[in-house]
Amino acid sequence: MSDPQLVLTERVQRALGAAFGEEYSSADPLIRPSQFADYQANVALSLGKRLRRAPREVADEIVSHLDVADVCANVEISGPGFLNLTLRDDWIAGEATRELREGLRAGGERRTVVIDYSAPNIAKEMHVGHLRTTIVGDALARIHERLGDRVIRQNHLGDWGTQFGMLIEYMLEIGEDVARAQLASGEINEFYQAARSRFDADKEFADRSRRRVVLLQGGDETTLALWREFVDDSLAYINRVYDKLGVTLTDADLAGESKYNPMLADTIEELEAKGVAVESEGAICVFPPGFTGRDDQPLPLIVRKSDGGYGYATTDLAAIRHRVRDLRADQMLYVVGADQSLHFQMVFAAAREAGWLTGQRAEHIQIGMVLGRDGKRFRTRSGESVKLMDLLDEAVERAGKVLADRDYDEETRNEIAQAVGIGAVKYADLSVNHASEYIFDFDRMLALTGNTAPYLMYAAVRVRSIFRRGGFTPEDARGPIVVGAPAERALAKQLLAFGSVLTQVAETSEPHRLCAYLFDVAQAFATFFEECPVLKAPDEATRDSRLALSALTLDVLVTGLGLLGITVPERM
RNA sequence: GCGGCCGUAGCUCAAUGGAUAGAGCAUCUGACUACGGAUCAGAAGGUUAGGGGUUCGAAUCCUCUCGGCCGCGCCA
Repeated sequence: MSDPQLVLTERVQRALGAAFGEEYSSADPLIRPSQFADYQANVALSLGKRLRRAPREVADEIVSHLDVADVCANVEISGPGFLNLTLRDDWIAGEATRELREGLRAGGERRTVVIDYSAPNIAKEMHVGHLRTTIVGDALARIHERLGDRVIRQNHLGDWGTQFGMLIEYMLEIGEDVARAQLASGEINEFYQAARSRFDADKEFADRSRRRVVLLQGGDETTLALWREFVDDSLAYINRVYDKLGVTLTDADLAGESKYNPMLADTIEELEAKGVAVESEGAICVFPPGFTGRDDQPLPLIVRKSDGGYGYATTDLAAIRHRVRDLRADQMLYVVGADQSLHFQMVFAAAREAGWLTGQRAEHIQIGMVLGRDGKRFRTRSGESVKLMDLLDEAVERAGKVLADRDYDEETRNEIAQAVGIGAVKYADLSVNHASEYIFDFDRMLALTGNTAPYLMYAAVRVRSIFRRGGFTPEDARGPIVVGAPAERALAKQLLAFGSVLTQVAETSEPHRLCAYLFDVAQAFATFFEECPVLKAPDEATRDSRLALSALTLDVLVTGLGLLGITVPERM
C-alpha cells in the first residue's frame, strides 16, 4: 500500500466520513495525477450537488478534516474546488526504501481465474492473430498469478471436426512418417490444401474421408489413434512456437474441443430439460433474448445441427459449465479475436439462461486484427499468410543485425538477439489496446528509441551497467533512498505506482497500461541517469541512495517486463 | 437491416467524466573525449470525423449523420 494514489484515497475518504457522515466515507475521492501538484482530489466537485453546497465549501470542509501531515507537504484548494496534494519528499523516499527492502507485496484476492487463450487450430497454420491472443493471454495469466489469483490456463485447441476425416485419410495415403515430418515443420496449410484437393478431385477419397469422420465420431480405436497422431504431430510444431516465444502454456493446459466431446450430449439434454434449447428447422437451438438476425428474426445459437452433429457453440457451452462446476472459476477470460464478439455474447447469454453462469464474470477480451504496413490484413507480398516461425526468426535476425557492430562472441550475440527480437514482437502486441487493430512493422517495434521493448530493455541494461562498473550488486543496494533532485523525486514517485498498476491491469485486462507505465519508468530513469551521477555522486550517502533507486528501478523494469513475458538480457 | 470494434498531431498510438487532450516516430534546434550516445534537453505540430443532448465539467456518457474494418442458421 505504498502507492500514493491508494494512500491518499484512504485518507480523503476518512476526511469525508468525518466531515459529512459515515455514508460518505466510501465515496470515491477521485484522486488523479495532477499537473498542478503530485495528485488532485476531484471529489469536492462531484459532491457539491449531493450536499447542496458550493464545491469550494465542500473542499474547505474536507481539508479541515484531512489528516495527511505525514504524507503531504502541501494541500491547497484551487479553481472551482480541486484539492491539490503535494507529497512530502521524505514520505516518497521512505516508501521507496520500504518497497525496495520488502519487495512488492501481492494484494491477493485469491480468486480462481480461467484464462482461455492461444487456441490454435490443429488443421490450420498459426498466424499473427494467434500470436496476439497467445501473448496477451499469457501476460494476463502471469499478472493474475502475481497478484495471488489461482490461474487456470485453458488452451482451447481446434482439434476436432469433420475436416479430420479428410486429414487422416490423407495422412494414411502419404504415409505417417512423411506426414509427421511435414506437420512438425509447420507446413499445415500445405498439408491441408493437398488433402483438400484430393478430396475435391477424387470421389472415392471423399467417400473414405466421410466414412472416417463417422468412425472418428463413433470412437473407433484405430481411427482415434490416427487422429491422436495427427494432433501430436501438429502439436510438436505448436510447442516449438511456444518455446521460441517463451510462453507459459504447456501440454497440461491443453483443453481442446475434443475434450468436451463426451460432455456435449449431456449439455444439450440439460439445456432442453431447462427449456432453454428448442427444436427449430430440425436443429436444436437456443434463442437468447435480445439477439435478432437479418430479418428481425430471433438469432439462434445452434447447439445441435439438423444432422445430429455439434458445432462450436455446444463446445463453448460445455466448456463454461465445466469451468464453473468443476474448475470452480470465479472469472473466465476469453482472449479471442474480436470477430467472435457476437458468438460470445450469445454463448454467455445462453449460459446465464441455463443457470451455469450466475455470479461469475465471463468476459471476452477482444483481440483486434493484425494489419500489414499497408493497413490491410497481414499477409506476405504474394498474399499468403505468414508462417509464425518465419516471422519470429526474422525478428531475431533483424535484432541480430542491430547488434552486428557490438563486440560480443557469437553465442552471446545470439542470446541477446533472441531476447530483443522476441521481446520486440511481444511488446508490440501488448503495448496497444488489445481491441484495436494494429500495424505489424518490424522497423518500428525494433527501434531503440520510443515505446518499444528494446528501449525498455536498454534502460534496464543501463542500470545493470552502473552496478557492474561500480563493483556493486543491486541486491546489496538497500538505501536508504533520499530524494533531493527533481529527477530523483520524479523517479521514486513513479516507482511507487507499480503495484496499483498491476491491480488495474488485472481488473481491466489491459496489459497496454503496464507497458505505458514501464515506458514512463524508463523515461524517468533516463532523466535521472542524465542528471544524477550515481557512481560519481558527491558523497557516499547520495551514492547509496542513488544506487538504491537504481536497484528499485531495475526491479520494477525486470519484474514488469517479466510479467509481460519479456526477458531482459544481461547486456545489449 | 442487426451487432461488435473504431475514427484523436504528418505517421503509430495513449488519455480510470476533471483544470491548458498526452507520448513516441518523423521534422527543426541544442548538448558529446561519455557512471555505455543504442543518449539526453528543447521547439513546433489539434475545431478529438460532424451535428445535437446530459453534466458544474465530455475525446470519454446518450442521440443522430458520415466514414472504415469485422461478424450475423446448421464451418470453427
